[in-house]
Amino acid sequence: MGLEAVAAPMDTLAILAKPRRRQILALIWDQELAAGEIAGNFDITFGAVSQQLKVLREADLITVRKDGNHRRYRVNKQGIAPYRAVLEAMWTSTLDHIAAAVEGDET
Amino acid sequence: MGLEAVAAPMDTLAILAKPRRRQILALIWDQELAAGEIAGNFDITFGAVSQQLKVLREADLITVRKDGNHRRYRVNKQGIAPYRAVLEAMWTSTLDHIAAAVEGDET
DNA sequence: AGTCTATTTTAGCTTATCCTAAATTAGATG
DNA sequence: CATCTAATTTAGGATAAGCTAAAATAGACT
Repeated sequence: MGLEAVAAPMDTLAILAKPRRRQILALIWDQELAAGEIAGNFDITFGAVSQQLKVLREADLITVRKDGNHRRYRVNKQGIAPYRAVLEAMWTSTLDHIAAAVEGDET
Repeated sequence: MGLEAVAAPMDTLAILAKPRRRQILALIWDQELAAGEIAGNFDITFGAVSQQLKVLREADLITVRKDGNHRRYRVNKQGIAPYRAVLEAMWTSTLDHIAAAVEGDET
């Protein structure tokens, strides 16, 4: 195994390294949200959020479902599985309920 | 828990997201190497490597030991523990022997 | 078709960061 | 002390990436 092989296997890690993208993932971790609903949670433009969604989509970390005019997003638990432990380490714990906590409504 | 708390807890992930730093970690995963020896494995300047070592050091991902003129580095297994699973996922397997494989000498 | 809403895409700016080259510090040795 | 080697630090340049603003696309509805 060469040093190159160690270096860059498609770099999902670099994608998860950005706070904004982790925030998006937290939002749609256990609920499906339309692009506009996701964007509404941030102080950046709709376009900027859409760009990040594209990155996450192409990395297979989220899925989209067309619903009329809307694009409904949710985390792809399958694709994110190998990285779940790290995200959990960063988010302290109980990752499955973070989205709820973010919205302020406790179960 | 607010959206901010989810975002940036000191961002070790961003540090590990860079290929060069992972290459360095691989090299000193199970052997102690001097800064110059580490630099010798790359096509970048000694100074550049030293800068990356500093980043890794301040993130508590590696340790230094002064030995005369030399600074001998090695991975801090303690500090890197929470991220070990992801690195393993990226490096396929048997992370403990990657450094050896990189040097071309199989056990 | 025309329009309205939802979303994506493009162009360009700005900030962050990895790198080089040169200057500086630290320790060993003559 | 002078000097040599090892390593760090600083200043500056180039590239990458997130953002804004505006243009383009997609679907629903009249």
